[in-house]
Amino acid sequence: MRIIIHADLDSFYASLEEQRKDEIKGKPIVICMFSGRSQDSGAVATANYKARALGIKAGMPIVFAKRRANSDTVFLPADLEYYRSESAKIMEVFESYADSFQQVSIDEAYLDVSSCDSLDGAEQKANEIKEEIRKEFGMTCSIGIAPNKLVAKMASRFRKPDGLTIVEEKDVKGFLASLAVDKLHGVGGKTVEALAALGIKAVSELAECTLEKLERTLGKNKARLLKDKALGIDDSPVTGQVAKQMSRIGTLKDDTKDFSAIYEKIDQLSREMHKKIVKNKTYFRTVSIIIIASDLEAFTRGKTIEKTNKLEDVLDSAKELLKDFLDEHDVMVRRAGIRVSNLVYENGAEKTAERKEGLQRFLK
DNA sequence: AATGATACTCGGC
DNA sequence: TTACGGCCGAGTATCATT
Repeated sequence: MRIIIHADLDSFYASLEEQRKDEIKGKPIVICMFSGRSQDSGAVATANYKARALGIKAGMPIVFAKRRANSDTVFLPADLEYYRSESAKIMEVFESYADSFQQVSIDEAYLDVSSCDSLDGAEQKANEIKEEIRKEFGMTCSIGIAPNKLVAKMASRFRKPDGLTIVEEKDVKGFLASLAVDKLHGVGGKTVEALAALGIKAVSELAECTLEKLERTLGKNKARLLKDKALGIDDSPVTGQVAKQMSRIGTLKDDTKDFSAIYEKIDQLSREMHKKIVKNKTYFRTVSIIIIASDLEAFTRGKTIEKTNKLEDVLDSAKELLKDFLDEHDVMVRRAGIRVSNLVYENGAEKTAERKEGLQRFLK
């Protein structure tokens, strides 16, 4: 029987700032991504639980958060570089407890701990992890333990912050049934609406709905995926991840349709991204530009070229793509970005999505 | 039929 | 009432090539 841990660092960015700045300890903390175009333009990246109690949450415009704040509330700009380096240290700790390990984001990971043999053993391990993270990094994490990644993730979310939730195999169905569909990983606003139209609000209703009925509005694939989720079915392994793309995006000082103004931004972002390309010894085959219009409509335009790692190839491709895009579209541009994908690594092992899937099918 | 390229949507953090 | 970041990955549809 598999035993999977999902570990999630609690309001990670805010916890890191609280840890390194004595003067803000115990206060509501809001970590902000400022776009730079006006004083408070931007969005909230995360807020600690004291700030959440005021109704402030991730994704909210900063000006809105400021209206909800009290005089104690601290607003800080995100220091992503610092967060990434601290994350790397914590992930090493997580990994040291696992038979196999999978980092899923800057503050989350799956640990296969099947060698614990019993849930009691896994629980003990989880408590050791929590203790070490508290001691070494001064923060809490929430942990879920379950027979697979899907349920472990839901379990870690069940009690936060500083939670530990264990879902035994025999309890999976009951655990999921108690939740609303939007608590399922991968079910957001659009899917909630689609399901509501079918009269489905609870995970239990989704689990009981026939595949045929779901397929009619959601399509075959999504229907099966959703139903599996509702039933707690997930055989996906805990495996190391390879990056599949790399991107940088930024907000322009003012909305514009001027080629030079937009290209200047893309040039700057490309140079930053290229540093990471060099550092990671990454090659790429596809270059894309990302354009967000003033009404927030998103566009991407890409082209695939010979395997390369050169900044020049990024810039030349981006220039061509941007020219073509502006010829076709008469839009005011708010944000612009650059992306490389179809990544190839130095050892020659290609890691496109297709190949990886093929490999996983083979391994099954 | 399989594979790849492209443009796009959805969702998480 | 409006307000609005910077990433990442999964997945879909469609068309072209082999």
